[in-house]
Amino acid sequence: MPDPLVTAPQSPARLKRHLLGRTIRKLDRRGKYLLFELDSNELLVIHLRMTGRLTRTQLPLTTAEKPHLRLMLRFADNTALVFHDTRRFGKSFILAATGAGAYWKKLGPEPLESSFNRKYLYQALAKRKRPIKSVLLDQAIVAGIGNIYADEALFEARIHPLRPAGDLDAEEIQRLVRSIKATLRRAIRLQGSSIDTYRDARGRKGRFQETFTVHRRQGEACPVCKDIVQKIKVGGRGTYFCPRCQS
DNA sequence: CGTTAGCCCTGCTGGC
DNA sequence: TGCCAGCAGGGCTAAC
Repeated sequence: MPDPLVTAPQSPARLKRHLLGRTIRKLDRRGKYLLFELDSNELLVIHLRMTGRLTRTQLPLTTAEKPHLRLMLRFADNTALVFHDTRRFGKSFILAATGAGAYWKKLGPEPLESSFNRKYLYQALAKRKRPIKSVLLDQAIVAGIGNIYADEALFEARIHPLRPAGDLDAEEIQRLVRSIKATLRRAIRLQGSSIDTYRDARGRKGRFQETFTVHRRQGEACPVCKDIVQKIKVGGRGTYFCPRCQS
């Protein structure tokens, strides 16, 4: 049975009941949510949060695969999709096809799609007083940017994380759109960031963390101007920036 | 409506 | 060297 915390607020039994005997018809993604489209027209939704890992494995599980196991989907060919999560922050739930549209409505556009452009971001930021860093992490503005990528994109765009979002001018917004897309594309090419436990579906580490410019580099020299990278808190999140490059 | 603070979790880090 | 408070963070809710 799944870990009740992972299925909450739904029960583990409910998740099992909706998955038993089903076929996964299609895989998709929306923001940070992974979508498994079932032949019942329902969606199994999984969010990995910080320490979640989703891997395909042969059964039976080895001893090494048992710790922190939160959810396991066993397939007819004796393989399984296993969800490991040390901090139990990850979530999984069943979404009815009829309710799916309403659920995803609260998410902003995909950052790598053309609908996320300077025109969109300009109107989305207008009159907002929150720090730009907090706005980039707001999934209703743009879906899928996490703490690492916000820091790296703001550095590349040379924008201070505390700048009130509505104060950015058109040129800065254009730089920001470009740096967000470039940062995410680069991170995807390097298969993500493995600071902690992240591994891809084949169990491999990402390499983007090896190329961080400012994130988690407080006290080190900025790769552009050699000034010292600073760490502050913005919206409760650790935030790293170069005080000289990012004004 | 816009915004912020607090909470959930647990393994690791940093400071003493 | 050993201990333990505090950090890490995405998204939700409550409160202002």
